[in-house]
Amino acid sequence: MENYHGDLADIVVRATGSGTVGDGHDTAAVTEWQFPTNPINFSSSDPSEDFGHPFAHLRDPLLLDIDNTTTITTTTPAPAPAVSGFGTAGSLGLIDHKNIEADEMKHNIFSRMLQISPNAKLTAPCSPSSMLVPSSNHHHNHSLMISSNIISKVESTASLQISSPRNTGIKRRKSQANNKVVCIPAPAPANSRPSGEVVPSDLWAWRKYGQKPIKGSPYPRGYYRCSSSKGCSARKQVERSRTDPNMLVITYTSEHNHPWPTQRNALAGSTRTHQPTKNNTTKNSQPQKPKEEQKEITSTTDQNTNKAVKEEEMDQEFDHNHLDQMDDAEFDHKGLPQSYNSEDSFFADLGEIESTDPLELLFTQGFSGGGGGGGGDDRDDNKISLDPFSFYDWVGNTSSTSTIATTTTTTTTTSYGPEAKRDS
DNA sequence: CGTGTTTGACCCGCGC
DNA sequence: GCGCGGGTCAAACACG
Repeated sequence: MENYHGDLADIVVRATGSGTVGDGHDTAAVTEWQFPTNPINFSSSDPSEDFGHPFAHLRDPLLLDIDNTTTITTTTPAPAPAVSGFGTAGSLGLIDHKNIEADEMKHNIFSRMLQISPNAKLTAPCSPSSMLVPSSNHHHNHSLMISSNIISKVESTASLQISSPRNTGIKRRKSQANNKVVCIPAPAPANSRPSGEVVPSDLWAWRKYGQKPIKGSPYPRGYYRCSSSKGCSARKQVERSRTDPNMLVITYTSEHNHPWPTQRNALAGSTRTHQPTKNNTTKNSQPQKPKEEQKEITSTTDQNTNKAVKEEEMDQEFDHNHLDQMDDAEFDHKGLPQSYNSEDSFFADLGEIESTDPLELLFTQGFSGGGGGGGGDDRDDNKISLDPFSFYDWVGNTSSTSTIATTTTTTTTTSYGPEAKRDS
């Protein structure tokens, strides 16, 4: 009698545009998403203003940032959304975001993501209609609206509640007060560890410091902390969705107190990127997860991948259309916004780090479609575009992410970035 | 050597 | 106060 009400919401909104609603199997399908075709103008009227606060824009890149108090219901007004760098309506519809025009938000990858307030009680079935988040008055002009015809799938049709202290299902501990919960399709096997654990990447370097089996869930929860900088309190928890093993639920806690890593730690993300061959030969190899679990996970991800392939094609087409609309003048031959080519290019650093890293693919492919927005050498634009979040890198499966459900309580700013991927 | 993962033990919040 | 369970610590070990 597991009470899942307290579970992290597993909201899967597929923005394939096809409008087809998948059956149970479709949960495995993951649609490809790419970088925002339109880097959001982070608004600050004066870019220099935020210069001293590199993270001012790094919050929730991945999320449609809805204010803490926001409740995802058909009737509850959404308070002023925290300014999230990536809140965009894109194909999902409109987004409630400061200084961001609806047009600008189009095509943004984040359009496929949905952030749900942690405090939100999503008691109603997660139907498209229920996904509406009426805009609040305030200065926000747009409401967060998710087009029903775009939502191809909404999981957890049962009552969905996002961790509320009131929920008896799962205790909400202190630290979880300021969480951002993101649901993402499990990365392809390529990005998985031998143990079957999938490791979505973002630009941040994360170090695993713990893993615990979660009661009621067949999947363990991994605890990661930012290793990009000592003293950084940023943490994240990664676990598979109980309701949909193909989905990963990532909970971000705390904020990064340092700039984007221009360079990952020496080994971070690279050292164990490759499958260690010693796994079976080592005298004292570390205990591995039960075979059964490995199998289970593997099979699900494979399935996931297959599905993804089809959708990837669809998305590519979709993206091409977007590209066609882009102003080529704003991009260089690599498809990157010119502003990205600045000497300090973060991307350049990445390139040095991992030339074959899927991240690069994302940078080159995903970004090629976007970025038009900023144009110039606006520092802010740069920052924004760099937003890690976008970089959930679905190795070999750039086709993964189609949707993300997130929740936020307090606006914790966790920036999402590619995590160092590694295999153990 | 520096960085990572693994994992058992411990700490602590919360409900009863 | 007690027990459960989630979150963190830190030693041991792996890897390049």
